[in-house]
Amino acid sequence: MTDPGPRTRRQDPERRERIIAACLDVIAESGVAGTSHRRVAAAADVPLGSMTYHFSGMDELLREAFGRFSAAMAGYFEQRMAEVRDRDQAKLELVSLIAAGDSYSRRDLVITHELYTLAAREPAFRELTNAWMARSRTALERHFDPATARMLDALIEGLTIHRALDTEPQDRTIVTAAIDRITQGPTG
Amino acid sequence: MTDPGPRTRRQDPERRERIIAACLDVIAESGVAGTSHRRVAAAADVPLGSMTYHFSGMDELLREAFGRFSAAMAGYFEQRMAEVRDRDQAKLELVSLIAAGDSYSRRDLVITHELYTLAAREPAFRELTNAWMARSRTALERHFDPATARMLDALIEGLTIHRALDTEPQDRTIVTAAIDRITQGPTG
DNA sequence: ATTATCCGTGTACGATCGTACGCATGACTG
DNA sequence: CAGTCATGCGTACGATCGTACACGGATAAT
Repeated sequence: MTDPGPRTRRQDPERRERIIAACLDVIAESGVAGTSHRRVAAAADVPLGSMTYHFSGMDELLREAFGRFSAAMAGYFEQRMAEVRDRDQAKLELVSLIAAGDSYSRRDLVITHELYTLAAREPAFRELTNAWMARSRTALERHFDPATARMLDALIEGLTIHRALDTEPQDRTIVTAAIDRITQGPTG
Repeated sequence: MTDPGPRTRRQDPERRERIIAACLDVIAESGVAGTSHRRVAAAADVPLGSMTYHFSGMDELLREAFGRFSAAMAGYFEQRMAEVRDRDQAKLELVSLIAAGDSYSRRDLVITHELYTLAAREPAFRELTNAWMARSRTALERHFDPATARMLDALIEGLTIHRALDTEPQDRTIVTAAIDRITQGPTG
């Protein structure tokens, strides 16, 4: 306790991160229903004992994993919104984000729904979704008034769901038109 | 095989229905992740053996339960939409449906999300959500043009999610304004 | 070099899971 | 009324689950 401070003593400081990442992989593939310590441990290539060592239990693991995920998603959205200059560009960016083929992968969609489902039932997870939504809304408010931002947020959510559930590819025209109508408000 | 035809021989013809209803209760309370034969059997007050007797396995039980649920939800929505006469009334009805305090209970929200989550990952369940969405869209098309119906459908979905996740009660004004903007299209 | 420390892991335990299957039992046939 | 049969249930089994916990071995201290 004299020199390097409270640094971790042993190797592998990123073990915890690998477990979290693997947990998200397992969630994406098998759902929260099919996520177990053993499966995550296998996916992360760590021994089973590491699970209880790094996380107090399943709840903490899930909360940590979904926390990481929602923060990453919010950060990505913020960045995309920060890189545009005016409303028209923002609208185009939104269309790109929602429409198929862009960065939003099915994996992300699945994880997002898993989180929403958890949040719908357990208030503890609602903190995560609320924080995520708040950041998205703030990002939107760089270019739209608060009321419009709220509406856009809801619309994006709904269109994203449809993209996740529709077997046919999303119709870019509809997305564009819907965003146009929403942003046609008084100060949108 | 002479008289009443292939009627069930023993008592309790509605046992299957009770199991399905109980299954939805369990899903609402513990999620698909926490749904097991034993729990459903206990909730339906039937012996464990009835599970494998009436359903080939967990998959069939879930598919049956979610099928019942989505059909009921679609039917309810259709009815509400069929009872209105013009577009303005339809818009008011949509606001009532989305905004808090109306018939959409948290239970229904939770089950809906569980279904969406399953559908996002497994295409087999997407048939259910697709059928549901198709019926909703058709119901909306009684009063709105197809493109607007699609947009409204997405918007409703998104607003419903926000209602499920927001801790604060839904703002009726925003809902009304959003629907107004969407329906301000050329033939909306 | 020796000792003390504690990180990280292997393993084991009790609970719960889905599912199969033999059998009691009530319903039809004659 | 007796015989036949399928329905519906009790029970048991193997797998898998979350979690606890004792211990080996690397590291820091002297």
